[in-house]
Amino acid sequence: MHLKTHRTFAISNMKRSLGHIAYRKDTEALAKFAKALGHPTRIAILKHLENQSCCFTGDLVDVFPLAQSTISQHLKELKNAGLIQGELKPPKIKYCINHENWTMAKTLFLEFFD
Amino acid sequence: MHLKTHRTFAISNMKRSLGHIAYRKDTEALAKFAKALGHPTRIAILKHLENQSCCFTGDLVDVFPLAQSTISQHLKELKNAGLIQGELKPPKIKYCINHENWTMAKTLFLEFFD
DNA sequence: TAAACCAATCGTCTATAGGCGATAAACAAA
DNA sequence: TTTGTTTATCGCCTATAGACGATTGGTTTA
Repeated sequence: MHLKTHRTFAISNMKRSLGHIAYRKDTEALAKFAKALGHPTRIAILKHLENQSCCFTGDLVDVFPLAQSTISQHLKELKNAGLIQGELKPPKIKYCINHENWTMAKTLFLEFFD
Repeated sequence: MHLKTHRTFAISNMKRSLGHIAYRKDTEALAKFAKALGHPTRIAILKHLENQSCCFTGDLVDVFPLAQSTISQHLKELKNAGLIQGELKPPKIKYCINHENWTMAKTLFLEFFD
């Protein structure tokens, strides 16, 4: 995860990386999207959003046998990855697919798989 | 990651899930592939394999500024996900894309992104 | 303003991920 | 058989992931 560099007492033993490896931008982007998709609950949430087009957090809490805080966590990660976006619809929050980034992700996966 | 069920002292407090949530098979499969793709080094390894068609572990150690054991770990995860396969080519091991599962992954991502 | 509702955040826990060096294992060739 | 080459595994460490309950915060309505 993090390289040995981060243990300050071991800098002298450092043989290889200086901090993080720099990859191509699209490699990083693809990995980021993939990581967000790397949990079945998040896949299921996104599939649900595709069907409903949009939904509220509370809806998902009813659909999945998970605590509200857990659902919220997953939504946060999907939002951080840019795959969804939240619209304030007081007193609720309406989550939708972020179509711009969705398309970007789709494109990246497409060209990756040839 | 794991549900509260796994803390044996807390079974009486359990409110929701009984162990793991069961998702649709293709949801699980997609998440598994995505998780394997969720690290830039593994993306880069796969891109490299696509270009070279095949390669040895040692080649990758030269390409990436990572320890041999780290590369081996990543290869193991890609193998566990089914995205690559190793062919014994003594004294080396030749890694190639597993085209069957590659196609399966591609299909899953395609239909996921609509 | 007070109360109610909904969602996000915090704190805590355990498991997994990801890095490393060192060692083990497998096989070819000498 | 011994040696060299190559890769996998082990042990260790720190960081992150993912679950939960409890609390906080923001907005609406009474």
